[in-house]
Order: sequence, then C-alpha cells, then structure tokens
Amino acid sequence: MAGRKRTMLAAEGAVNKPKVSPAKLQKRIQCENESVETERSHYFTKNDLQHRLGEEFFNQPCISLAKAFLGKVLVRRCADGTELRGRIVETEAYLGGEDKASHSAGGKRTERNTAMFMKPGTIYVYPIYGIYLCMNVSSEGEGAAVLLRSLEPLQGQPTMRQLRAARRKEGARQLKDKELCNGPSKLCQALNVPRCFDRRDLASDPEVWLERDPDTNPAGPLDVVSATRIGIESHGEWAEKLWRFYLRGHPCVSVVNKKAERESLSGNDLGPSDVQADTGQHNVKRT
DNA sequence: ATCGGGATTGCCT
DNA sequence: GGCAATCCCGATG
Repeated sequence: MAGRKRTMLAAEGAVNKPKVSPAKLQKRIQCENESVETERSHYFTKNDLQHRLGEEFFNQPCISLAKAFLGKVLVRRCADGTELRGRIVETEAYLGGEDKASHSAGGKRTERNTAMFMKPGTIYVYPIYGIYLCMNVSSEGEGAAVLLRSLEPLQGQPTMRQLRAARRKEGARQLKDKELCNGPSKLCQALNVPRCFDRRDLASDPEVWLERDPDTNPAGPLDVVSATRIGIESHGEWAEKLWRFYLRGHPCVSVVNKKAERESLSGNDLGPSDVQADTGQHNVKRT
C-alpha cells in the first residue's frame, strides 16, 4: 500500500536527509535543465509571432473560452528546438464557485490549484492518479479554467510517438497518429508538458503557446458537440452540465457521446451554421 | 501521522 | 467493458 511505502521513506529520511524522494528529485532536475536549456536558445520565428494568440484571447468566460480553443493549435518548443504542434479538438470547462466538479469549487484555493485563480491564460498542470498529468488554462472568472483533452497531431509525430512509447510496455505495438494525443494525460506526455509548467503564462511563455490554425478558415463553421464532462460522475447535478466540447466526427476525440450528438443536431456554436457541410472530412494519417 | 479519493490510462478478457 | 496501477493532495485528528 501507498501508506506503507511513504512511512518507510519518511523513516529513512529522518536522519538528516532531505525529505525528497529520488523520483521527485529526478523530475525536479529534468525541469530545471529544460528551462535553462531553452532560456539560452529560445527565439521566435516570424511565423510564430504572426500566429501566436495573446492574452486578450484568454480573457473570456470559461465556457466561451473552452469552445474558442477548438481548432486552435497548441505548440511546444522542446529544449532541442523541435516544435510539436497539435490542433485542439476537445476541451472541458471547469467553473469556479458553484461547479462542484471543479478543483476550485466553493472558491477553495489551495497550493495545487493556485493557477486557476491567476490571470486568464495561466497554465494549470496537476498530477492525477499518481502517474499522470492534466493541462488546463485559466479563463476569465474566479477560479475558472479549461481542461485540454485532445489534440490532432500536426507536427512532430515521431517525437510524440517516442515520448508516449517511453511510458508503455516494451514491445507494445506502435501507436497510430490519432492515438498520440486523444486524452488529457496523453497530450501532456506527447507534448512533453511537465508539472513545472504549472503557473506559466500561455500568452508569453517561450516553450509553449497557442496559435491560430492557418489552415482553418476563421469564418468557417465548426460543428461542436456539447456533452457531459468525463470522470466526474460523483458530482450530482454538476455532472450533467454539457461543458465538454468537441469537434463532431473528429477521429482524435477521446470519448464519443452518442446521446449528446443526437440531441445537439446542429451544435454549431461557432460561425455560420451551414448544416453539416464537411462532417467526417478530418484527415489524420493512420500508421 | 494517517486516510480517502481522484478532470486517467493501458492491458486484459 | 472491467479493473489494477500508483501517489499526490487535502482534510482530519
């Protein structure tokens, strides 16, 4: 059991040793190295500056921001200069205050969720189930944030596959492109988003940012499905809110909600509602 | 100090 | 579709 392990570690550390487990120390060191490395070598290309979304984008209500994220491109510049890109296809809104499913429910502010209360655009990374991470972005509204759930890989797929494979069984089959980022913790792994990105600013950070998708017509309709959020069943009425948003028919969505899709015939909340013009036209390479 | 739960994933049947 | 893995965090005494 976890409790037992903890106790033993604490006992060993009691004799003049720092109370940091080797694993934790290792992670900390990785984070530090990474930051130092990029600080030394970071720069923005013209293209980056042109497409990068600034702080004004994040300053909108949570649900509105959760939808606005769809179709935008999350970019991660790694220490070696490699850029990884993925189009956001699935998000969830977590409001502060009344929303019992939110870490900030009741205005509760802790060491862990501090980023949720920081200025819109602040990244909130938290560990879940002991082994995974989830990435959120704070929005307008006290304690509100958007969970990024799935991406369509656009650039750097081999690196993503490598990062994901590193945590899987040796000899496991290769992941298809659409499996690289189709889940909140998967996208953290594939884009190499570490815990120490918590509280950074997505509008100004040199290692991670958001871009408009140059390939998507900004005026074009996005067919958005509004569904119940995942993994919060125990939160009563708040579990029924349709605060998960995803692109209808997109192969990289983590969980399809058929009921929600039936009930939101034309879930077009964005742009003109040309009825299902290009459903199923998503083009993700299979490997 | 101890305890219970969790915004998940991957592997198994 | 079921379920184990795995540990941090926050609450409680």
